[in-house]
This record gives sequence, structure tokens and C-alpha cells, in this order.
Amino acid sequence: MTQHCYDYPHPAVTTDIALFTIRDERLAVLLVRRAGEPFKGCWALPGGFVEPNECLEDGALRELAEETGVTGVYLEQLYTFGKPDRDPRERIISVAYYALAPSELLTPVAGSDAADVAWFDLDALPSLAFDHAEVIALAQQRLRAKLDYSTVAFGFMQPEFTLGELQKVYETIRGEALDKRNFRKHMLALDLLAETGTSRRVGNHRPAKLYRVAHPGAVLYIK
Amino acid sequence: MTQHCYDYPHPAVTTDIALFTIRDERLAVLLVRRAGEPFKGCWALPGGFVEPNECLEDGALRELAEETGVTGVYLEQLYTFGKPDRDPRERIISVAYYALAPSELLTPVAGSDAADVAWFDLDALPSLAFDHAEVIALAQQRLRAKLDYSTVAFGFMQPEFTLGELQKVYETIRGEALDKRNFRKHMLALDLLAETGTSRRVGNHRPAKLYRVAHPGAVLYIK
DNA sequence: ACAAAAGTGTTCTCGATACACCCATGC
DNA sequence: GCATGGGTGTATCGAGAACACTTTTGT
Repeated sequence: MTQHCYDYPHPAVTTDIALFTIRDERLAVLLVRRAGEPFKGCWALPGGFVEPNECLEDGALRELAEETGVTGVYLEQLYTFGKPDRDPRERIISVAYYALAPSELLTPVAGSDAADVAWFDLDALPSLAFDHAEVIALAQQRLRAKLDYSTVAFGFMQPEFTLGELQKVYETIRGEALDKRNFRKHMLALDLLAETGTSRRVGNHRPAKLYRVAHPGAVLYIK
Repeated sequence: MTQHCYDYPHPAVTTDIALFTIRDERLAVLLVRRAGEPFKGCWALPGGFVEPNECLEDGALRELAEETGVTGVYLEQLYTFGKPDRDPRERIISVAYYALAPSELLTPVAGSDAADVAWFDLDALPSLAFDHAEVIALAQQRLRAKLDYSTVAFGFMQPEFTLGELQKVYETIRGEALDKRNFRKHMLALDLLAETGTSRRVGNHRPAKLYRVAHPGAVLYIK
């Protein structure tokens, strides 16, 4: 293998991605089982080394796709972790991202560097490689905070959804029940949702109106 | 010089620090004039390469001290910039920090890698090296946002200060005047300030009570 | 008829805003 | 006595919280 040499020591730089979704009204994160050392066989966040000619965000999306087969998620930089001894091999600085997606659209499959891929409920995480438990905790904290002043929650929704489904997402992330009338009043007042004009019938009850996001893709700051 | 070699290409990693203070009721940032290439002679944020055995935050504090002589500031990670071509020499990923300090305590002096050090009002910045204009813009945005839900503003205060001085800081960062009674009511209700029992006489008017922060060092989330 | 989620308004409370005058001091 | 910033209270407004019943559907 060719060698890459520098006058000064250079750390390695990786990205790690905490991809969240909501399954069965629980917040879950996507983990991969490590195929190689260190922490072989241990569960970890998907991620890997940044390539010379890609920006950090592209590296994160590429690693996520390579290791889990997942594409098309909402992605946002979280924090950069750089303690000198956080990886036993060499000095590795990790730029952590968090990502959101509706679970219905996802079919994760184990890729090259991963022996296995699986969703874990956030309240039932296995023991994790490196400092990834810390990364997930910070990501969850950020997600909760952004619920209140942004439209991150839309990252969990399919293109068309009901207000009931949206409320469930808010309730799941905040961990508490919300009043239906207040929630709807507030959400519709934001003027970020548009009725599709159709409705969805599911189960033995009245069909619900379907909505879509007025500005899909964008996470807006509100209030 | 010894060579440091790796099997894969490694980017260099630097920290850059946007140190803010308030001078003459204006928000200002500390810049250094670059002594070497690239952008020789250009103004830039203080910062430099992370050393193998220091964490990112320590690297930022060390660079700030080396290049400007400034120590003892409040420091917080801002964002990591990593476009492949942001430095003409090689791939350099920069972990940006922002820092706050009361200007009265600071006496910046040019250090090893800097030909000169100076404060610049944020509304009168010179043209800047690299992507540092973007870094400063993001830092200012973050600072403004955190005013509303945290106690970052205390980072600009000396150990003892008057409510009038604190209000000036809020007004400067928000760029608008605030009502004196409402400001004091709100600030005192937070229960984060303690009277020192003394007062300060300055100018031809009534002396002002002095306060100190109840939990110095900590930036708390409020509301 | 009944079970199950959809849909809909009003009242109350509390925090945010607007606003004007006296106080202590130096000159 | 006057100029200067320090210090104080009350009335109003609006957003958020609390709260219960009717509607539509399938069985």
C-alpha cells in the first residue's frame, strides 16, 4: 500500500451518524455490528473515514449508504469529538451527525464494513463502541431541544401524514402526552402544513385528513 | 524534519477561535494578521493545528494564548468546517470555536505566528483569510440565538457589574434598545444574580448597585 | 349499538409589553 | 439647580394550558 507522509502528525478524521426514526411509538437509532477491530462484534454508529475529496456531509451520507443502505435522510452536524484517546488505534477525530427518517421508507441492509444492522430503542441500547453512547445522548438532547423551536419533527414524517401521526411523533420525542386540540391549533397556526385534499381510512373509525409539509426538506425556525 | 506516514491520506485538523468582546457598545472580534503563507498579511481568526496529545478544546485555548496572549475566556464549540478546498495547501478540517470575554480584562499581544493582533467591530470587518467570514457570521448568529435561552451574556461581564452594564450588553448583541424596568424585572426574577452589597460611583449621577453571577463559569439554559 | 380515532372552541392564567416619575450624585 | 444615569410599579395584551363532546367509520 502506498504511504501518505506529512511533516507533522495528522489525526484521522471520521464521521459518525446517529440515524433516528420512530418505530412502534418509540424513538430508535440505527446501529451496525462492527466487522473488524477494534470493538469487533460490538454495536456502533455507522460511520468511517472521510475521503480526501469529499466534504464532511458527503462523507457522512456515503458511509451511511455503504454500511446500511440508507439514503435520502435529513442530516445535520451535531458535534465534533476529539479526545486524544477515544480510539485505541490512533488519534481519530470524529465529526458526528444526526439524521432523521420515517421508518416506513427504510430498509437497512448490512454493507461492507458491517456484520449486521439493526434498530435499537433508545431506552434499550446495547453497550456501544468508542464514545458512541455519548454521541447518541447528545443527539437526543439536541433533537428534543429543536422540537420546540424548529420543524425537525417533519424529518420523521412520510410525504403525506395525518395530524394524529404528527402528534404521536411529538409525544414520542418529548416523552409525554399532548392535548389534541392545542396541538392542532398550534401546528395549523404555523401555516407550514397544506391539506392534500384526500384522507386516509385506517381501522374502524373516521378517516383522517392528509397533510403534507409546505416546504419539504427545509427545517425552519419557528416562534 | 521527521516524516509521519499513514496507510491512508489524513487531513490536517486545526481549531479556529472567534473571540468576541464588547468595546464602546459595539460587538468586536479578535483577529490576527497572518505572518506566513497562505493569505500572508491577511486578517484571520486565531487558530492552528491540533497537537497529537491535546483535545480540541485545549488546542483552541493554546492557540488563542500563543497567538494573542489571551487566556481565561468562555469557550464553546461552534461548527466544523471541512470543504476539501478551503485551504490551498492541503486538506484542512477546522473545528471552529467561539469565545467570550469582557474587554477590560484583555490585553491582546501579537504572538509567534501572528504579525499583529487587533479588535474589529463586527460591522466593519476587513476581508478575511480562508472561510473565516463565514465562521464569524455563524458565531454571531449562534450568540444572538443563545442570548434568549441561556446566560451566555455573562461571558462578557467582569466579576462585578451593574444592571445597566448588563443591559447594554444585551442591547448591543440584539441591536435594539430594551425597556429598563422590564429588563431588570426579568433578570432579577431568574435568580442568577447576587448583590455584592457594594456600589460603583462613575460620573455625575447616582451610584449603581454591583452584582455578581451566582454560578460563575456556567452557562445555564433558562426559560 | 358500540368501539375507536377524528375533529372542534372557550375560558383561564401567566409571562411579556408598554409606559413615567423620583433618587442620588457631581459640577 | 441642573444634568446624568439609577431605581421603581401597574395596567394591558396575547400565547399557552386546561378542558368535553360530536362525527365518521367498521363491525
